[in-house]
Amino acid sequence: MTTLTTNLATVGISPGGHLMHPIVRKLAAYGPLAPEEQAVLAGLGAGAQLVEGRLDLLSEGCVPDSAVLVLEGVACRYRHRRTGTRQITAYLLPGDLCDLDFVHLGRLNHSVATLGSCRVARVPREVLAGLTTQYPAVARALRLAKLAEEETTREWVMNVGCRSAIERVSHLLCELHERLRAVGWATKAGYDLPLTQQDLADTTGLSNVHVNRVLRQLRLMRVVEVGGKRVDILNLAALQEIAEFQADYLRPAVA
Amino acid sequence: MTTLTTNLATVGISPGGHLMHPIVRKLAAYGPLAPEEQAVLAGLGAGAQLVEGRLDLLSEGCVPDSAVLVLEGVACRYRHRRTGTRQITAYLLPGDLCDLDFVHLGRLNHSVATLGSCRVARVPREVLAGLTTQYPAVARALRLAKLAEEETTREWVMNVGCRSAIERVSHLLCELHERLRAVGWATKAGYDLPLTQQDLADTTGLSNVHVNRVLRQLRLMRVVEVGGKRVDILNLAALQEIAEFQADYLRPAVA
DNA sequence: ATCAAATAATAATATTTGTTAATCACGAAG
DNA sequence: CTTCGTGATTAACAAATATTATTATTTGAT
Repeated sequence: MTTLTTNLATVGISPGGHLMHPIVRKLAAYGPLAPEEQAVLAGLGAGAQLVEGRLDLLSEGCVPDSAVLVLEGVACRYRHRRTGTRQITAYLLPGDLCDLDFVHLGRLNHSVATLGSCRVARVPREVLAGLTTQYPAVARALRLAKLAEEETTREWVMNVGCRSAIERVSHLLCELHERLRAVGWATKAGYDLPLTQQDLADTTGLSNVHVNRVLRQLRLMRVVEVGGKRVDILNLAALQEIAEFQADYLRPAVA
Repeated sequence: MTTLTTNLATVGISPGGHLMHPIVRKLAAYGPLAPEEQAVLAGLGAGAQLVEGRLDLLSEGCVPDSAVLVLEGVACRYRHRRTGTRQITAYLLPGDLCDLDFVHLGRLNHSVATLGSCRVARVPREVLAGLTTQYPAVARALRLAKLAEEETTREWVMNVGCRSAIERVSHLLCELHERLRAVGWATKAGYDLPLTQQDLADTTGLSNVHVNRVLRQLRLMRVVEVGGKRVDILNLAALQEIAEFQADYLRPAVA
């Protein structure tokens, strides 16, 4: 929690201001939101709870009746194989709502868990439904956010499917940088990232040992330093170059 | 085209019957559709055109004003890297509508192309919009189909992220079998598949040579024979076992 | 402050997969 | 019927990455 408040300070947002609500910040990028809409969105985080790291928020097989809104920290979707290996299929960052639609589903076929400690709020499906019917601009923004999420998953298929180890890791670091920056949790210099190398391995489809090798290489190249729950970007252009990073998939253009 | 009509015969569906319209067949799985709804859906395929293989239907960078409905054949979404390698991120099979939502987007950041020759129809965004507002059951089915598509993309992340070569290929073959069976284009014994080994490689993140090795191994194991634009399944249980295939991600349960 | 546990770092080795190249099979075009 | 081009097949070799093991370092708990 010390870390969390420290972060708030470093991004220069005074507690209490609307912009500190990451979901408002995120959705406003898709089009203007009326003050009332901003207030309602901010209100979703009202009953937020602090959750420690490595805890399931939703478990495979459950039938969730509410979505999860992340306000601070990093969470993820993941699944285990019978062999024990874990694959992370998405990160949930501040402002991310997981999931707009899975309330239609029966049993969940993957789990959602915190990685580092998080501040999260539960949003009952009725609340979400009421919100979207009452505020078309919000509904539209959520739809676009979901599109971005889909694009992101496709980008991940690209990443694990046809990039080398160093490219994969670099791409992931670029994506996290861009997404965190959009909600005020990263600067050009870097961002806090409470992941282990094993988490990065489970995300990129590499072994933890090889992730370590890649991170060392990136450090020696003076591109980025990852460690101590922190990502320090030394040369963003180089990092993006290695990753062939094109940020456009994160922000669907408005038609 | 000879192949296409032959196939129609082999699945035992008389031309002209409603069930021959794969989108009706697919969406009906998500809940009952009134005859009128079925007719309207079937009507979407009215102006369908035959398109030869390896042709772009939508190109990266374009701003599509209509969705693409596949009636016969296999198409895909893909993207190229600067290095020239291609990653296929989704298959579009008969009954698949690509894409319900990308009409919201500006420029497309991936391409859609036929693999084998296809019969496809264009569905203008207004038609699609009218359909969903007028027929809630159709809108709901399309939403569930989209959910299945998202689950599928996540499953692909799993596949390339944490499965071995033989597991990846097997899983892909299982998925195609299941999806094609749902629309009447596969039997327990197998299905037609107009892909090259390079296409399979671009899907699974392997080299074409290694795909060949894996297919040989599966053949020698008497599990499945892939060749001549055809997949013959010799031992479905074994194939699914190798792939750890769980079909549930393809059919979101109704809440 | 100390200890225990988790994470990170590194090396040595094994395995998987990619690359290159050569040959083979087959269908399409003339 | 022949030719040509594409895709399939195979082998030999190279590269990338995994595995195992050991030691350091950090973190968290008492």
